[in-house]
Amino acid sequence: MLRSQQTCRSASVLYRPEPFHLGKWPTVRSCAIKRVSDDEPLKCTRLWNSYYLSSEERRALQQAVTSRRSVNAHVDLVSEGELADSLLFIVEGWACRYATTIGGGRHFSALLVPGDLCNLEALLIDRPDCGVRTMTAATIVALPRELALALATQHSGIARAFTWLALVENAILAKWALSLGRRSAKEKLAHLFCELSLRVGAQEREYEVSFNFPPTQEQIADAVGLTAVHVNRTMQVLRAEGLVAIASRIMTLSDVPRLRQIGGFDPGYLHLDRVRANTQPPLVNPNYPRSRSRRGS
Amino acid sequence: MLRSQQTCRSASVLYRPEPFHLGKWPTVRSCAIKRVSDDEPLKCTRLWNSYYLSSEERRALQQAVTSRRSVNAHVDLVSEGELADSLLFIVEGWACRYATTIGGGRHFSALLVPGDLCNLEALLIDRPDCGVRTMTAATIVALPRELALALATQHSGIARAFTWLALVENAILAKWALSLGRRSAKEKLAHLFCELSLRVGAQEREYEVSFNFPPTQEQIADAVGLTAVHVNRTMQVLRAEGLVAIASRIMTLSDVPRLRQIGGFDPGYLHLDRVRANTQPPLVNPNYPRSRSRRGS
DNA sequence: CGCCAGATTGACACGGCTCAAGCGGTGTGG
DNA sequence: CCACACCGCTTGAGCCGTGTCAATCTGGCG
Repeated sequence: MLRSQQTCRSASVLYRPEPFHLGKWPTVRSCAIKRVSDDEPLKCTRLWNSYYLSSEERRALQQAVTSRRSVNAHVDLVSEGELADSLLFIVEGWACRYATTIGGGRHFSALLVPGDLCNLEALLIDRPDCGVRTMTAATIVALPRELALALATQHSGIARAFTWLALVENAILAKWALSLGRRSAKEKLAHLFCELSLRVGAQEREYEVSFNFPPTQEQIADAVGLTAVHVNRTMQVLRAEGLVAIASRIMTLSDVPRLRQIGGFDPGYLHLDRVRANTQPPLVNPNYPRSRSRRGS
Repeated sequence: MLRSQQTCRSASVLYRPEPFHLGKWPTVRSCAIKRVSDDEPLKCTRLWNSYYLSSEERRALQQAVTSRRSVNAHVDLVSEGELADSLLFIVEGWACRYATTIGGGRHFSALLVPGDLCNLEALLIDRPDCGVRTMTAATIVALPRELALALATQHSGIARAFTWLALVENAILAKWALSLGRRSAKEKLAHLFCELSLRVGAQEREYEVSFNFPPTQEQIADAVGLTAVHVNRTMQVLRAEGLVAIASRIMTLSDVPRLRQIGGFDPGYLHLDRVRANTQPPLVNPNYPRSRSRRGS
C-alpha cells in the first residue's frame, strides 16, 4: 500500500505500514504444514473442472498430486527468486501473487481463490518472478513440476488445459491492467468485486450475491493500486449507496447490475463456459480465519 | 488517453481526443493486405527461436504458416468480440493489444514488437477479449487456429512453447500491473523503455542503446496509464537528465544502468535465456513509417 | 481485561489530469 | 511549388482525485 515514490522515513512508529520485506506482513515462524485426510483433492479445482481434460487425464492428474496440506495465513507458498519445484493448487482459503517495488511498494498481480492454480509459471520457469502468499489459513495440494511436465507431454489434453489456464490468467490480468490504468477508485472496486463474486462461484439471486471475502482493505488496495485509506473512503461511498456490505468476512453485493455498470464489468473474459460449474463453498467457512499474526517471538 | 471518470463533454472541438470507438484512431477503409515473397517467415519469431522446439517441430510450424502479408498502420488485426481463427505473428512493425473502458478510456495490455505473437489466446478462446491493432505498417504471418491446435496435439514441444509464450506474456503483464499500480510517471517510463530495449533485441554498448521506437507519446500514455500531456512532461525530465532521446523514431537510452535503477527494472522476467538471441533489425527500417492516416473517406 | 489488527476520520499536500493554445513538419491538392 | 490540413509535440494555468500523516475507534482473542 506504500507507493514507491514515497520515501520510507518513519522507521519509528510501531504499527505503521512498512516496506513489505521488512515485515509489514508478519514474518513467518512456522509453516505449520500438517497432513489432512482426503480422497480427491483436485476435485474443486479449475484445472480439474476444465473441459479440456478426459476422465483418464483427470485420473492421471489425481494420482500425481500430493495429499492436502493445511497452511497458516500469511505464509509464503512461493518466494520471489527462489526455486519452485511444484505447482500449487489452493483448495481452500485465499492467497495472492505479489511483487514489490524497490521503494517498498507492494502490488498484487493476482488474487487466488479456492480452486485456483497458484503458480503455473513454475511449470516452465524455475525462478518465479513473483511470490505467492496465503491471505487466510488455507489447504493446498502440490503437483511436482517434473510430474506435471511428464503429464503434459503424454496427454495433450493436460497440456491444453495448462495453456488454457495461462490464457485465462492473462485475460484477467489484462482487465486488471485496464482498471489500474484507466479507472477511478470506485470503478476499480466495483469491477474487482464483480469479478471475484463470479470467480468464487457465488450464486446470484435477485441481483444479490454473498460470498466469503477475507481480504482486508489494505489487501484490496494492493490489488487495485490504491491506498488503504482511499479504499476505505471509497468503500464507504459504495456502502452508502447500498451497493456493497461486508460483515464478518462475508461480502454482499446488493445490486450486481448496477455494480457491473459502474465497473464496466463484462464477465466474458473469465471464460467460465469452459469449466464445469463449481459449487460455492459454505458461506461461513470455519477454516477461513484471517488468522491474526501473533506478535514477534 | 482519456480517463474513464471524465465525461466526454466536448463533442464540439475538432482535434480533441475522442472516445476510441468513435474514431479517435482513424477508421480503416482498406486493409491493403498484399503478399510478399518469403522463404522462412517465422524465422525471427520468438516462438521459432524458443528452446522448446525441435528442428522437426520448427519445420512443421513453417509449413503450417501462411506467407507474409503486409498491413497498413492503424489496422485492426483482431477485433474485440469478433471471431478470431488464426494466430498472428508480427514479423515487422509494431502493434498493440488494447481494450477500452465504457467512458472511452483506452489502455494497452501489450506492446507487440517484431517477433511477437499477437493473439495466443485465439488458440483456445474464440472471442478475443481485446483487440490488436498495428501501430506502424507491418508484415505479419498467420497460423490457422486448427492447424496450431493439431500441431500442439502432435508435438509436445510446440504445446510447451505455446504455454511458455503465455507464461512470459503473463510475467510481462504482471510487471506492467506493478508499474500501473505502484510507480510514478518517471519510474513507469524508465521501466517501459528498459523492457522494450531488451525485447526488440537492441545491442547495448557502453551503457547506451538505440532502437526503433515508433509509438507516439499518446500511445506510450495508453501503455503506462498516463495522459499524453503528462508523458510529454515526464519525457522532458528524462531528456533533461540526459537519459533518453528520441529523434525520428529512434530512441536512444544513454544511461541504461541509471534508467534501470529509476524504473526498478530487473530483466529476469523476460526470460530471454529461453530464446536464441535475436539480431536487432536495422536501425532505420524503411518499412516503419508511422503512416499517417489520410483524412475522411 | 488488555492487546492488536483492521477500520475510520480529518487536515493537508501533490502528482497527474483538464482545458486550451500554439508550433513544426510533412503529405497532398490545386 | 505553394498553401493547407493534420498529426504529433509543447506549454501554461488551474483543479481534483488520491496520497500522506496522524489519531482514534472497535471487535475479537488470549
